[in-house]
This record gives sequence, structure tokens and C-alpha cells, in this order.
Amino acid sequence: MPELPEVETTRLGIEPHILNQLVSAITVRQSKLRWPITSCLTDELPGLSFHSVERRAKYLLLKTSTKVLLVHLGMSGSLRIVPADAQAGKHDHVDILFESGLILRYTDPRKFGCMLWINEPASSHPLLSNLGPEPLSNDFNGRYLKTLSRNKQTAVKNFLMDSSVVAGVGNIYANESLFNAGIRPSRKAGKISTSRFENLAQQVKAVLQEAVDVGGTTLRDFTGSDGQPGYFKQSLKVYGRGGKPCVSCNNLLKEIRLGQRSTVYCSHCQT
DNA sequence: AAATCTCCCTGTAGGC
DNA sequence: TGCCTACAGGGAGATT
Repeated sequence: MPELPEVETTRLGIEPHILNQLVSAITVRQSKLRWPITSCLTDELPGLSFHSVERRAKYLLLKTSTKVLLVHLGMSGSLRIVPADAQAGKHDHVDILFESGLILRYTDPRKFGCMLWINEPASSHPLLSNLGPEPLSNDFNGRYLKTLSRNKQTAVKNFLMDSSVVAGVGNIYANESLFNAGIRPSRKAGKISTSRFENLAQQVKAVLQEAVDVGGTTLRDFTGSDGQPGYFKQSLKVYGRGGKPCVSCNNLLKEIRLGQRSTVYCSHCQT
């Protein structure tokens, strides 16, 4: 499941291969994603090139001189660079062929992702206009969290995963950050002190940045067909470890549901 | 207004 | 071994 670090790794991996390269064709084998791929995209993209490859939350923004290709990888999506003669598999839904001979290939078994052809300014698009600050930016900090959480009754984990609070913190990293900060996921957001929020913001940044670094260094050759970001190898302390011993105190980790999402924590270390 | 629920989809894991 | 079912998850949109 692509989290923010994997999306950033994807951005870094594809950028050098597609930047300012002329698109010669686009092939859509499956248009039914989260939202349908429109004929506007297939009609208008050939002949254009991407002058920048940006990321906002878990969205990738591939910008042309006219419109922007907005891509989300959903749960199971990936973007890869493959040779022009690479055979398409069952879930290879879109190929963008460049004059250079390379293909930018979108694959997504579960079709939770999307590929939208949107107008500038992209930041005004409904999917992007209500996003909170980037977690790795200076706008995201303890004071900010404290201010926004005033009177909020919701669990701090739900608060942290609300994209209007902070953009792109998914379930895995919410669990890990709360463990590292020693905060119980079910604690009411409005009842957390500024200093604990400072700690939490710091842990969110640390865990995301570490994963970005690992992905960036592991993923040398993004042109290979089996290029997999390296963050899977990172040691997760709580996520997926319900019932197993806490790495810090050896007590068994609890697993509950918060906001329909699997939530794991240590009842001894997190208060 | 804020919080919670539903739904999209299919690979994988667990049960038998 | 193989079949069957439950489950996971991002996040928009609907509902409470």
C-alpha cells in the first residue's frame, strides 16, 4: 500500500525519465478506476510533455503546459518506467509512451487509484483544495496541532489521519508515530498538551523522512520491471504486530479498531 | 458542524 | 491440496 514515502520515491524514480519528454501515445486498457479515465486525457496528452513532477499528499501531479495529470496510487497502484516493448500484464491499465522509447506504466490490481486530467491551478481542484499542510513542512508542528484540535472529541489517531489536518499520513505511519510519541491512539485529540503534540509532530516527520530516505537509497534502478520501494523492509514497531511483544517493554500489543482502521498500541508505553 | 459509516476492488491469509 | 470466506485499506461522499 503506497504511503507518502512510497509516492515520493515513485516521484523521484520516474522524474528523470519523463521530464520534458514528448508524449507520443497513450494506451488505456482499463478506464474504470476510482473515477473513469476520460477521453479528454487520451485526446489531449499526446504531443505534450511534463515540465514538472510534483507531489501533494499522496497525489502525484504531472504538469504540462496546459493541464495536469493527477495520479493517485490508491492501495495497490504503481507507476513504473518500462521499455517500449514490455508486455502488458493483467493489471497494467495505462501506458504513456514517450518519444524516447520509454513507457510510463500505471498498474493497479484493486483499481482504487485514479488518473485525472485536471485544469490549473491544480491546488484549486476539489481533491486538493481542502488538504492540510505537508507533514514534512514547517507548517506542520505541535502548535498547529494544538490549535486545530481545540474541542475536538475524536481520537487523536483519527485526527492525525484526517487529510484536512495534515496531508498524507496513512494508517501505518499514524500507528508508528503514536507509538514513538508514547500517545495512546484512542486519546481525545482535544485533550493532548502542546508538548505532547510537539513530540508527535516530530515523530511523524522522523518516521516519514526515514522511510523516504530508505526508499530513495534502495530504489536505484526504477527502470526495472520489478523495482520495489524499500520501505517494506523498514522495521515496523507496532503496525501488523497486534498480540506480539512490545519492542520497548515486552508487554503484548493491543489491537483495536478506530475509524474502521486497524490500530495497534502498547497499553504500557502509550498513555 | 463534527463524527461515523459505506463503498469501490481483488490479492492474500486463514479455516476447513 | 484446494476451495471458500473474511479481511485489508485510501479516502470521497453519504449519513447520522
